[in-house]
Amino acid sequence: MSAEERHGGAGIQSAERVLRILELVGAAPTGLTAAEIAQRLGLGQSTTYRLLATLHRQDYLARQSGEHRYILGRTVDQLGRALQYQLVATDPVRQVLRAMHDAVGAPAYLTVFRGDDIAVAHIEDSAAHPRIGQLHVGFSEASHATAFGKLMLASRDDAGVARFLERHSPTRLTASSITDAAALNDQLDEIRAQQLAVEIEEYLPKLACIAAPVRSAAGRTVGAVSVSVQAKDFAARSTQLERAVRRGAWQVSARLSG
Amino acid sequence: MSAEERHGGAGIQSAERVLRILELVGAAPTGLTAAEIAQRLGLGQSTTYRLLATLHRQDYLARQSGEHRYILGRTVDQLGRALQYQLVATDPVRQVLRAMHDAVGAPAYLTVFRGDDIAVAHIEDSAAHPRIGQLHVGFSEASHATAFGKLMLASRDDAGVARFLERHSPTRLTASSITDAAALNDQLDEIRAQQLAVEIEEYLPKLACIAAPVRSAAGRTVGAVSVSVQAKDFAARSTQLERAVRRGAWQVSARLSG
DNA sequence: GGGCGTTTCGCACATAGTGCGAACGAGGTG
DNA sequence: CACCTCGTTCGCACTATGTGCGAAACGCCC
Repeated sequence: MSAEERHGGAGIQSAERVLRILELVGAAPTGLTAAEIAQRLGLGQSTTYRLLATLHRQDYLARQSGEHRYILGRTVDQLGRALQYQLVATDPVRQVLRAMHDAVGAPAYLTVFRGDDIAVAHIEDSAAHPRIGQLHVGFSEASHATAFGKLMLASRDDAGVARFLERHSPTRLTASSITDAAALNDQLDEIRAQQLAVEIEEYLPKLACIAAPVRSAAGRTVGAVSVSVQAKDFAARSTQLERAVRRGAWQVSARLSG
Repeated sequence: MSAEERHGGAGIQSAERVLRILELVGAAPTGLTAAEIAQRLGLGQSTTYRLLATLHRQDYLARQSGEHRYILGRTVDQLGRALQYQLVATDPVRQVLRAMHDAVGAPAYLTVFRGDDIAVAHIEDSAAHPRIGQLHVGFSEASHATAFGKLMLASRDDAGVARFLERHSPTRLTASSITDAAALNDQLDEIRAQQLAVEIEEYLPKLACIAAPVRSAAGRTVGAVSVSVQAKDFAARSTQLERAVRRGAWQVSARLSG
């Protein structure tokens, strides 16, 4: 059928199809009918129905008694919540972020280090102090140019950092972005000593960010708490901000450990 | 290999396996290694690696450069968020719920009707006014015994209600639960007329709940907003509560439509 | 009743998925 | 340095597994 010889060659066909169905249905706010799915995937009716039946039986998809449209089901919900939970975005933790936001009058971020990615787990902001436009809740790249990104790198040893840089070379996002590996490593050492990371106009012009590490009960750095302010205000407020993120990170860590 | 002749017989094997892997990994906060997954599924190494590769390539699973553990990846996050979004649990809507909670001093609920299920999309509560213990965010049954459940049924025509009752017969949860189809249908008519549903100790003893319908831009009833209070307080406060949920439902509907 | 869209069923074919075993690679340890 | 162990990939042979086609059973609306 469809030539499927991408990179390596591996890839379970029917599994890929099932996953693609999930994505299709997820992208359709009002659901899709079996026929629509079959058509968009270029599959036969029969095959599609069997795939859908599998998904339906496991509650990945659901539908209304009379209706013919498939929508995402409760298992997807459970998976999403499990991930949310793993990302530490629980109610008590959110309260800490809210308190931080109120205290410093700036958007507060919770990021969690996942694999080689950084997950923006939660943002606490307000109309008066809105979040950074470019930074959405979800997964994000830009490791070397953000305060929490540098914190993630600093949590690894030299070999780990090197491995990471092989896959994601530091790009120049603004005039101040660090793109040299040696300079980056120096700064990471400094960050390890301070247990605090700062970024001034390295990610976005006019903005600065300060982040402190969140630790698991075992002491591993699993994420960061940060706030971002106008770059021009940063110098004057740095002591206050440092105190705020250190305190926030400590509180989040504490609530994590129990 | 493993005999797999459950109910009907349909069910794509490799698809089911992939889905089960997702659930396994989702349930393991710190991730799983390939070997662990292989063992728990009773699969060969080779097969497991191929399945994992598929999941990994599509970003359903991720892992850290050095690490050997698989964790849920960004696609799962996206699916979860897509569902959250479909469930209307967005920030502006949450604000409405919070305002309701503050106004009436009781936990406020947002439920969305999905297929034959009711999804509890959001709960706004506080230490002073905590949520009902038995009712968690996520999907829930108990359609006939809750205010929002009755609202869901009332949004269907007689045939739709009948179809639903075939699959989920009304169980007696408390002494006041309605278990008779005729009585239920009478009440649904009343609810359709009032555009408001009330439940007093039908779901849990000592508790009462009042719910108003949320409508889509097209005018379809897609969910409900509700608050729950102590049953003994209900009569005295009913006018205030009715006003609050009607107002909340209206606001949510408005924010939905844009 | 006749048409239409959805869903299920049966069957024949060969592809796609599987399991086994072995090779490869990277650490770690004596 | 040779020897582990553990994680990952490769090759291959086999057939179970998934597939497509066609046709039949619903359920529904005009």
